[in-house]
Amino acid sequence: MLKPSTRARYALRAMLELSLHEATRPLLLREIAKAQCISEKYLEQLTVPLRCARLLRGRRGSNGGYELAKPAKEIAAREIVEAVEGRLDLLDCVRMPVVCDRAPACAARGLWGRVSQAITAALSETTLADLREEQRLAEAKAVPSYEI
Amino acid sequence: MLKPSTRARYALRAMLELSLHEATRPLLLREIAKAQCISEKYLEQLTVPLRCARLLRGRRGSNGGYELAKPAKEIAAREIVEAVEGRLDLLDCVRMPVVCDRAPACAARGLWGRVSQAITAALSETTLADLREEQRLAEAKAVPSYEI
DNA sequence: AGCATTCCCTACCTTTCGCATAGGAATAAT
DNA sequence: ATTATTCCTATGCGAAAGGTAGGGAATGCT
Repeated sequence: MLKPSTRARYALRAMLELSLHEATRPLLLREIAKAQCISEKYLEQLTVPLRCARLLRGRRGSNGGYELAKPAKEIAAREIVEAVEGRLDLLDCVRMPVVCDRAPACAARGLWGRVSQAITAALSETTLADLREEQRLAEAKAVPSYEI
Repeated sequence: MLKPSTRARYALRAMLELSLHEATRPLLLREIAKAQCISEKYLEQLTVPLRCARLLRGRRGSNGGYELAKPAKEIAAREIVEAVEGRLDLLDCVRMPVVCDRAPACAARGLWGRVSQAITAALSETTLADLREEQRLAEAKAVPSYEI
């Protein structure tokens, strides 16, 4: 329960990978998938909603590939997750009380609403640029440079 | 994605129902299920983990039923959800980095960890007593008293 | 003691959905 | 034209969620 789907996780990692190579040539789907250990064909499907959300841009043909549609700094994790997963409201009744008869007087609904907001807030606070920085720091720590 | 399971939602509502009748006779499973529109047999299964977690107590035989194992004020929503769903960590790698090779240097993991914490915090802040109060307020608002 | 009532336990079934694979059409560069 | 790439749609599979069923064990009442 409450586990984020592979869609959300893969999409986030793919976008993170792109942010690591921002401002170079477009990355091939193949390269992204390999770097992040994701099935190429599966990842391909995730590009559809990401493009629709104007977070990702693809170029076809030779010298093609994918690139971020806007600067990493301007892309919040929330946008990525919402693009591939839809609204972040945990339950329909949170946004549309109509769907449940009990909704008008359901304290549980209020609680789930607060949880939804906590999640949304956490995902809104972090941008791809933040993640990129964390990633670089972590890599430097995990694999200390052996060059003198 | 990220949708809480019926286990978590039903368990919460059942416990809420019990808290609304705290300090009266034990409630029958049948009564709880009917009041909250939950399948009786399905709800019955949820009582197992709730009893194991010492949140719920059942009495068999005539005049039997269920009651809260401790005061509503001392039961956090988090305890209920964890009882029926296990740990709240969104991903195994958050708690046990070992399960993923990429974990030591994975910025995405850090983000999911923060989201996990946000959820846990939101669920820890609210007790059954809080929910009970919200419930009563909501009911009073939704169904204004027609008696003079 | 006997009986009704209720919780307790375990197995099973059904459906849904996450996850992934496959194959081809469109587009761009050389 | 050929090659390399993204784009699009359909389909399959397996696991897990969600729900059902039936009988056993304890308790209280008469």
